Amino acid sequence: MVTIKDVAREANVSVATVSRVLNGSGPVSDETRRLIREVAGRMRYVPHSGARSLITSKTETLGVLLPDLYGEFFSEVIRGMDDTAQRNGFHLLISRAYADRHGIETAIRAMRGRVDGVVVMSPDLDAESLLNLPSTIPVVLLCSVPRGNEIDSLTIQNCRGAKEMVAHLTSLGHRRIAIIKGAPRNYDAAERLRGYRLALREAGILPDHLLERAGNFTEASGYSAALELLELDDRPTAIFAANDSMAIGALSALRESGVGVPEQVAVAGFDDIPLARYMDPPLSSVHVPICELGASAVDLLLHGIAHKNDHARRRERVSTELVIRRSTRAEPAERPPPPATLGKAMASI
Amino acid sequence: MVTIKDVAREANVSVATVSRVLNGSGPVSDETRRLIREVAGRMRYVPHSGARSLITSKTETLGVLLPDLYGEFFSEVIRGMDDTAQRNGFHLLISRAYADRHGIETAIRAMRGRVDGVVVMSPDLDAESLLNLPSTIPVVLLCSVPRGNEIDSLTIQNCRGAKEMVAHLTSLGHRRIAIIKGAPRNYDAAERLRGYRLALREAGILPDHLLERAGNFTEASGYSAALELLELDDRPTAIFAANDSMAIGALSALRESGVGVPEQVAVAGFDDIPLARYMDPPLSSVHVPICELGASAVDLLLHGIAHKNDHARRRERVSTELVIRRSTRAEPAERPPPPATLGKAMASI
DNA sequence: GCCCCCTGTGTAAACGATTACATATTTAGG
DNA sequence: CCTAAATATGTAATCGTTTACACAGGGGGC
Repeated sequence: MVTIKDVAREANVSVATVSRVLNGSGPVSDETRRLIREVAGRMRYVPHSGARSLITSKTETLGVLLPDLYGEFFSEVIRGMDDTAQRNGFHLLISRAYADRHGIETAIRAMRGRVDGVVVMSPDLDAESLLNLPSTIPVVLLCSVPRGNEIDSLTIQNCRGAKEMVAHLTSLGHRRIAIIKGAPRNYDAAERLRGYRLALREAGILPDHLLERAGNFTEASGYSAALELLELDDRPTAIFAANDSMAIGALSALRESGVGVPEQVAVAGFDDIPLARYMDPPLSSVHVPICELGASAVDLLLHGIAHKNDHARRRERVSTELVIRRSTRAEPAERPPPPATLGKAMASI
Repeated sequence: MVTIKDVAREANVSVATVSRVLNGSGPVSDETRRLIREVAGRMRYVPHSGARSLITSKTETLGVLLPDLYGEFFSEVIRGMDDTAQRNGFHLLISRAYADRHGIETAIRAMRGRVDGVVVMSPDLDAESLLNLPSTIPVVLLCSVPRGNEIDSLTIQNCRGAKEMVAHLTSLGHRRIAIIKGAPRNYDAAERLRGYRLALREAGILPDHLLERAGNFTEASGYSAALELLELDDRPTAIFAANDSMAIGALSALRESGVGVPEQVAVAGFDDIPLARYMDPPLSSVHVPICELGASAVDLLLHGIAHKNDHARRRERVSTELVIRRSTRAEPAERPPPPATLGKAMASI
């Protein structure tokens, strides 16, 4: 492996000069600069990041701690993070960890010294103890129960979004509105449930716990929850699923049971994943700008790093947007948009 | 930040002894070992990975270079990688890069010194020049055009899988079978197209270039390709989409055009993403073990690292499996499986 | 009783970069 | 023409580890 010394020797200068050229620090004559650039390029010299981080105590790497999650949400949020990180010259060290206290703690320890800051997604409500994280480095909580004063956090407007969607359903005349809840101890799930209840109350509808069914964010759980709802004596006329995957599972169950959507039962989801509009019928949902969520989290983290973790903590929420399609309203078909330009490579498999 | 010296001082021993205890190297008395463990724990000491990698020239980190990809494939493959990496004490440094030569090259340079090896996904056919990667570290090509002799590579049995699916369609009596192709210069796409043509030839069906439509792996492109196919004078009776997303888009288009699936037109996809079975009708597809794909890639890479890149190169393919559902065959409904255990947290949002 | 080896520990030299400080050369101002 | 400042470069300390080598003490084997 070629080191800075090799370059210095080859260029007949000292290591200091090489370092100065490569970092743009200190004054160097144009000619020397040109020479060193040429030599370094020719020898394919790349600085050893370990050595560099040893002396500068910077790694230019951000840690990302994810729960054991599935689906499109994951890839989208990482895309957003990577974009912003790269634009600022940072790398992403990604790791999955069990959502509980212990898992997060060991994961953070393992990252210590490798990263300048960490984005933690820990949707588990139990992880209260995130508070005393063993970290002197900046941390941003993403989609986790916020701790406004101690840790930067970024969440989705879950409650508001859910409330708006349920309000949309009541405005259509629905009175018996069921919810398929998200994973049991999940923060987003809890907030969406709260929004649902709030909307019912505002519409003067008494809550009915038979209409609140368990789910875990998977298609399968949405499918079986919908089947259960259909067996009730007093069926709901609308089903709000806490995410799109479950809504899709529910659509499938209704279809197989010969129940018309939206005529007999309206269905709505949350997240507005790309697929939603291709469902039959196209699925009404609460749009979440997932990619920007990741981008903002990294922005927040970079801000903390720039201020050496000695900054006013922020607590941001990204706002959602109601997207009404046929699954909640019998209207003329909304045609999917024309395909994206073929030229712009979309290399998904 | 507490260093090994701090620990040594606090425990009244030399840094060497601390290092020995923490790495399990060299002989240390039981009592000293216990003491040092206790002190290090109490002081929350974590070794500086930069300093360590400086002297050991190991980083215990794997680089992952991804194209600009969307959807579930991405998250699944990373899950597989992270599992295997963590099990072997490695971290994952993830970065997206433009698929072209230049993009990959700069990305690899940026990673050099930070990682012990790299998994490169570069599905772009143009990236022939991957050959002379500027790397002395082990590289594994994932889902890229394989270079059996020079670089380890791991691919999907695209051709075989596509061929089997099309053979399934011909066995049902279909003669006019269309394909919605994948992204233009994509390796997987090209292989799936090859399998399609092979199957047609074996069934004695003459190719019809009107039945080969452009696509780019997105729902939108599948949607519009299907619409075009419906406008043909001599319509196909079956559509094979090079991935599930496009198949879903096609289903949507057929539905809106009032075309019955599978009675009037059969539809099949590729990948067998979880959603496939929840479509209407449930989508026949070619199952790809995505998670294992990532796991195997990391295994391959770790093997290369263990042998200091001085090992016989391998070229593996993960095999696919035909999954036939209602979209290609009018039979009694296949009911989705019961939901996964709720206990097992699935924290997707 | 002597030598050798094993065990347990410490000392100090790497590893590859950055950077404060020193030095040499040039430029500018009076 | 002299001095001060500005420019260009080199020297060497430093970051936090690992590890080769040295050393001290103790226990057998002969």
